[in-house]
Amino acid sequence: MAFQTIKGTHDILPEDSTRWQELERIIHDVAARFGYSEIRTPIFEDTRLFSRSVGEDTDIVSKEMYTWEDRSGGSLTLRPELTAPVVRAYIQHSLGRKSPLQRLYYMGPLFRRERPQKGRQRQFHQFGIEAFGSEYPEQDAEIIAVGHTIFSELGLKDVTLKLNSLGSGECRSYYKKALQDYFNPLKDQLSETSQKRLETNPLRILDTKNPEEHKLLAGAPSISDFWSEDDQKHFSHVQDLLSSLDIPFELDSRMVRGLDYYTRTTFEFISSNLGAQDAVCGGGRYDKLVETLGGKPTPAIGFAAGMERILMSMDSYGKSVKGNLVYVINLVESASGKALQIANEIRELGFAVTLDTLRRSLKAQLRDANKMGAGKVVIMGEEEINNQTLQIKDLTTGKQEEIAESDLVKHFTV
RNA sequence: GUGGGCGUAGUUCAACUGGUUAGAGCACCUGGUUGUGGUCCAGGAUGUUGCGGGUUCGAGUCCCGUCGCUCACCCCA
Repeated sequence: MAFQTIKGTHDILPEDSTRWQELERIIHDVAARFGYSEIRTPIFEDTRLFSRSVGEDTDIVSKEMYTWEDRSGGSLTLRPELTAPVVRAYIQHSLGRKSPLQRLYYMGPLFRRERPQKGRQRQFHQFGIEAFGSEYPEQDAEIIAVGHTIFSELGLKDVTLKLNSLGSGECRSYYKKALQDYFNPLKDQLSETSQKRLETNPLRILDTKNPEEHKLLAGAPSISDFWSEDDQKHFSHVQDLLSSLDIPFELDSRMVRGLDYYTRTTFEFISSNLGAQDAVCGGGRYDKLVETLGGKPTPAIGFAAGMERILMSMDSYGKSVKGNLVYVINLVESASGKALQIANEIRELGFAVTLDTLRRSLKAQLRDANKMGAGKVVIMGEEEINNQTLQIKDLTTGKQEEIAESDLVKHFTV
């Protein structure tokens, strides 16, 4: 049996890599225009970084991490998400001291050992942004605006923004208790996993897809009843700012993010053509996380977006523009050095230039040039070499002209 | 971790209830043009039918196992 990619991992082949490059370009571009700087962190980290931040009881930590024991004894883990590593870097390098407000973005591969399906892989890619230092609604709105801008510049249609607030510290624990009080009498109607969550993390019962449980949810208490006055103010201010930015959103009081560290504002961008895994981007505020990981109390907010899912939801994207490719055809073996020189001269003018290295016939090379989408072909055969001339053929018009070899640069400069 | 669907050329798919040498489109290569592409015409190459076993005179087709892919559940990007 020949080798193949590990389950849940994929090669990105040349036919797709241009789409990836285009996506990456737009992300870099928009992030930079909003004043965000890129941060790159290692692919693996101390396992405890994730168990402490993401939460021991989350699926990610309890069953999806690629974890191994290092030779020196510590436990290491391939990163399953990127907020925690970025927070770690923020603390480790005291970025908060360099500026009270840090705006960072990142992209790269993540690893989760899940059963693959549409929109879910074991190695996948996310980009995301994080802003450290501001507790104010303006920052929430800015973060969401960056996501909104990227998606609209990508031409993504059918995405909707869902918005919720989980409230801050105390109110969340009151709400948990209220949920437990509500569901405990109904316990025998809950699924096995929901019963477990009732103990560990009752908020998670809210986003069940089980239709039986949906009925029960109708009567459940709403998080909004437990917001503090400040939470309430914060959230409505965020909504006002989004409206003034003309960013449409839907409120969804049942949207609970799966990671433990979120507080106050949470949001998702949902795409309608992704199958069951429809979240293209998810994020929220995490005002306590920096502290949890050993830093000074620092409010922060960010999001992460799945790059595969973005590419999937924009099927007809990525036009390969190769109009200025030049194909140099040489028919005389002894002149191949000269052909290479000519190719380089044209490259120096900024064109992409390619040559045949299979010593194929003129016809085969022209066919090849056409297939590659070359705009122009330079032909040098015996006659041209003797006369110090070149044939230049324009493949779009089909016209061909003979020029003096010394006019090569001039021809391509015009 | 649980459940459904599917594995035949590079690719998309054929092959009636098991029947002789497993086919076609696209893609690829060559030629029609002693040195001219994209269109057209002619020709050519390509398979351990995922793998292993079983039933049978005979298996791509039926049975068992196994591996892989895929979709869904759980959860998430």
